[in-house]
Amino acid sequence: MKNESVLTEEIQVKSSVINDTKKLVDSYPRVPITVDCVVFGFDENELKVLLIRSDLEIYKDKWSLLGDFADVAGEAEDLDAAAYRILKHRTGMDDVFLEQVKTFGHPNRHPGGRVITIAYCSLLNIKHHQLKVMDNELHWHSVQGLGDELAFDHKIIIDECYDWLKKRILEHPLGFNLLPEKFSLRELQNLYESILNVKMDRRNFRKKFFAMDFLIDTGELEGDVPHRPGKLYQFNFQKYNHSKKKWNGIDF
Amino acid sequence: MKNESVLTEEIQVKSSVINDTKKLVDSYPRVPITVDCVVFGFDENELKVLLIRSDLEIYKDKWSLLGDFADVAGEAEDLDAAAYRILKHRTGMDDVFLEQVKTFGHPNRHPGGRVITIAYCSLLNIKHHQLKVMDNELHWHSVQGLGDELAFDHKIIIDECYDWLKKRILEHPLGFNLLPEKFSLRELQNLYESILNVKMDRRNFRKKFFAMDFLIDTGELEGDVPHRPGKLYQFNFQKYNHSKKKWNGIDF
DNA sequence: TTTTAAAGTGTTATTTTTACACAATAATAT
DNA sequence: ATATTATTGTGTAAAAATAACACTTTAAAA
Repeated sequence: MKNESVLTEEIQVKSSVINDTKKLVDSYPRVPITVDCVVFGFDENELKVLLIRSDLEIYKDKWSLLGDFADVAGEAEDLDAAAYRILKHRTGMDDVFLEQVKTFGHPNRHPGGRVITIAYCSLLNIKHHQLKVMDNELHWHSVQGLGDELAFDHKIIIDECYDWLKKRILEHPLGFNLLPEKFSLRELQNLYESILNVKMDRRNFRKKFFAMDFLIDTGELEGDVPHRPGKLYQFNFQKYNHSKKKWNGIDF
Repeated sequence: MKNESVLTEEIQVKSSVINDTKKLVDSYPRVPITVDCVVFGFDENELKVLLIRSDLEIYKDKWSLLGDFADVAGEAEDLDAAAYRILKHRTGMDDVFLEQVKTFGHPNRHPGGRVITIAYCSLLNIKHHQLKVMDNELHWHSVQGLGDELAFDHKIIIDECYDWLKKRILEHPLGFNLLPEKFSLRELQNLYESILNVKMDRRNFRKKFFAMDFLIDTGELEGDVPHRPGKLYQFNFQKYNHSKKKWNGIDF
């Protein structure tokens, strides 16, 4: 067993080591970090992205992603947490998933000086998520044909996130987040066609999704259509989450 | 045409706007950014990762990734550039690709205070890249069974990069970076089997790679084997780079 | 009752994937 | 020279996944 003086010495050594480590880190250059949320939504058969009127005077006629600085000063906030906080603050939403996509750090990407931003991506059903009433500065923009009305390097960020989304939706059932709880197969197909920007065969599409065995027939029919209504289905998240094979890896 | 006073006014407005923007950015909390390079290599039929003895006293018996702070103070250095600089500095190598994988920012990931790190990944042929002679602190570790001899959160980072690599190598011909210029199909198959950690059928494997049409038969045979030698092939990067279909999306 | 527009449904051909076994060859040992 | 050894090189058939394709059914609206 060690005696007390040895213990004390060890502790002193350790704390001086930590001090050295802190000093080293203190010597590193520092930079502000922001998080930008690329929130995709689907409405009227079109993929949209949620933008906010830039709050910088310099970009006054431009739109920007939902972003803000990450609270890296306190020891409290994880990057993921920062993303959720910022999304909640900007839109009031707190029940969506967010995934980190990529970090952008071009030296001149921000007119106010060097700022590094981490892009997070989300996908949700526009109708299901009421935006904060106050914020009429928020707007859903069509993803197709998004041009130079964007501030910063946000066009580049959105493009990369859109590419990420197209890959992601083929290997994970994200698409169901975009639909009403109960949806027709036509709606589901429209969704995939819009996001992937392809046309698919109706019969083969149905075959594939039914083969996955994660769709529940609700027995209900869609209303408000001037023709034969389609059956409404639900996605069985329960079953999906506990299933081994997860997802067939759709590949159109 | 505008007269001079209007022009002057405009410029003044603009510069005050920029000043405001700078002030805003100045008010953001700042954090040091590091870049960590996860360099995978292949040798003796095993996937390895290049590690360096930690230069922090607190981690003196641990190994860590090749990392350093990014020069975010100057306006000069892009994140990608930082990754290349750091890799070059630590190993002397400057002819490998690096791709950004993910940013890690857990508040307590660094004992010296809050540091956010961006992980970059690379893949190379160990024999082709001599490490700096000075640096006997560098060591190729087997990726399998990497344990708690790692500093910081580097085990987590390596795990995520390894997952990334497994996906990446199926959709991109990275594997050829790991082989000698001329290689036998057995070597190629060993490579894929080691990285993906699966066994594959020899005939089907050959079929798949020949179908891709990017392998050139050099006419040579491998030497130094105590049995029938295999033919040596080269990967046709030229043809690959100009080809439309790129890669069959191998899927074992 | 008719019209309309989309829903629902099955089969066949094609392609891709998997499974599987034996002859040919160069090097080495005898 | 010959036999031995270890690995290369090769083809085919079954199974699974994908792609192509057209007519009948249905509810709502006219």
